[in-house]
Amino acid sequence: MPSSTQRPEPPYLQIVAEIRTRILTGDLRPGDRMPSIRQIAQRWGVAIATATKVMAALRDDGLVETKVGAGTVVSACTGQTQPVGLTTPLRLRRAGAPKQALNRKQVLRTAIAIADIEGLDAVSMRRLAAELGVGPMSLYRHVSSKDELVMQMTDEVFGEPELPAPGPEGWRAKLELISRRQWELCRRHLWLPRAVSFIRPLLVPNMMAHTEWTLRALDGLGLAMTTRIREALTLHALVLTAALSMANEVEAEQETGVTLDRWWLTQRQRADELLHSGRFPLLATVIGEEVSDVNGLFEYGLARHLDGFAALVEDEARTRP
Amino acid sequence: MPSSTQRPEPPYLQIVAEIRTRILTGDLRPGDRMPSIRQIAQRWGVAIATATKVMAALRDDGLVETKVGAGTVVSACTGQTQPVGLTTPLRLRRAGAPKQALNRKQVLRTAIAIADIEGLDAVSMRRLAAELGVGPMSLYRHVSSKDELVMQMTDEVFGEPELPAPGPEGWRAKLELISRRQWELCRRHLWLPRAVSFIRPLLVPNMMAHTEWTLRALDGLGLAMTTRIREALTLHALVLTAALSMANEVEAEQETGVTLDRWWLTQRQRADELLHSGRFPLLATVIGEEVSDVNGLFEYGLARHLDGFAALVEDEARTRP
DNA sequence: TGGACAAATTGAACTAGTACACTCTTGGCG
DNA sequence: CGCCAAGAGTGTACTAGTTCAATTTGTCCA
Repeated sequence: MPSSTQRPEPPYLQIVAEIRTRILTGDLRPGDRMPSIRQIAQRWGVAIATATKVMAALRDDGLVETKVGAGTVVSACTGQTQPVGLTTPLRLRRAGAPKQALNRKQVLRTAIAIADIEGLDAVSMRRLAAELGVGPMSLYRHVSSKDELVMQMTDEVFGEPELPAPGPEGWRAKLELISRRQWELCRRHLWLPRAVSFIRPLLVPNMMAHTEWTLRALDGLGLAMTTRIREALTLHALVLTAALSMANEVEAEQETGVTLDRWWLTQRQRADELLHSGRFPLLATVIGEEVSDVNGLFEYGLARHLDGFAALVEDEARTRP
Repeated sequence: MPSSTQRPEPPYLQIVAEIRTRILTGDLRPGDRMPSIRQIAQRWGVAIATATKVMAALRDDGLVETKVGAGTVVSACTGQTQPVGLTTPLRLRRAGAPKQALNRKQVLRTAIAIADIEGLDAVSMRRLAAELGVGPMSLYRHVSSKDELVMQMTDEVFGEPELPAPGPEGWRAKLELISRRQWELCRRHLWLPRAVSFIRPLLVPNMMAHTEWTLRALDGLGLAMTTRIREALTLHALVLTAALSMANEVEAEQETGVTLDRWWLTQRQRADELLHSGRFPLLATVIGEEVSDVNGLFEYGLARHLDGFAALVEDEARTRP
């Protein structure tokens, strides 16, 4: 269907007008994919260059946004009122959702949401992609592997708590503060400790920020840098392993409640048998009660360690005042 | 080759004698598979009933052990000395090895060997199976999943160090002893800390034995059981996280030396950039030197923690003497 | 006007872990 | 001798992570 060549208006403007109308009426909604340049050229029977001009005009109007290789989508803020029914949020996140430019932040947030609710194992590339309404392979544009995905999830999460600039008075209060912040984090994201045991800490900027904060908290105590680093790492370790216990606890509970795999059932039985076999008389008296108080475990480890560190600090102060 | 029928001795006793000789001379070694009843019948040209009597006689002698469906193997404790040449270890482990009932121990040892040399990731079911000369599925007769394999590997390894029955004098010496034993273990098996972060500690008997030992070491200090458990777990945590750092260190080194994946190269660069970006002035001054002294890290964490614990013990002794 | 090009995306295919069902071998029994 | 039950090993198939080679897209140049 060739455009009418009678009018003084050049053909590409006609096409622009037509598409603009479709956008403004809501026929094409924000986030929807535009027809590609080649499709326009073919559909309207014009040259590719003409179609290119159409695109350029629409882009200049701010109606659409274009990314090389990825296609062109209708901009989010075209100013027109939300047209015909159906709130957008409901339609996001599902397989049939409108094609929307995928960004890393979104990927990470979705992955974290899945991990929070269903555990880290539930975060498969395919599952994540389905949740975002894209093909599994598309994810590899944003993360180079699943390991990196986990790393970035960790980074994202470690960015959550804000660390007060000067912090409270005294090194002990400061160390307790950051430890508790991290503990909180692990509570919220049960997959975190396990993830941390995979990744290289050096590649997670926000984790480094925590370490840096801790190092600063140890400033002015007259300690060697080596000592300070060791202190920071040890503290970190205490939090994470208590958190790991917590994660195991919770996971075990959930399993008991839901799946009841015969495998896990067997394992539980074996564990019980072992406990009451007489090989572990001391262990047998406590398991199941005190152990499950992971919060207490965390506080205990922290207190002991800080006491020991306090002794070191005093020592240092005495020998080199 | 029919047996001489001249002698008054019934044929099945002759066969028994012959096989017994082969066992005693070491031609058939403990653990080796006996010929099956049918094989005996065919080879010696006798009826199956006769062969069955042979089996029964040998079984009664305690020379062999029989399991229905699984075949008959030479018993472990036949009392004879290790005979003729060729150390067994050399003949194990290869595809052409003599058909030997695959047992769990063997599977675990092979898996541990692979993990020690090439890392835990190299232990795939297929690889392990190939190493043992069996099909991948055969492994599932002995472990129900890869997770269980790792668990049992961990158990096996934790069984290595022997824990002295009374141990040295004083709680501190005892706690240091067991911590160092575990530290040694992690040094020998770099995959261990990562494996531990997966598994449920309660399902690993030999790990429980360590905990039990620690609990006993804390006997008589007047501490609540809760406290003792927490102490044991915390100590354990300190060892394992220091070991985890070590594993990461070593792994990073190996990667730099060998593969040099462009991915890891990129990651390294990014880490370096981050370090020197000015966001982490304190961290930047130390990374790469002190951090890599993981042994120092371990000793530091241990010392601090034990100091703190000592304070607690003293306190306890003062308030309730 | 048309074709070359780089970036983004995607589909087919490969390896791993694993479930299920099947075969093969074994000792035992009538 | 032949059948049986048990147990070891295997073949097929499905899901996950990942690679590689196309395919699509907007842009640029002759």
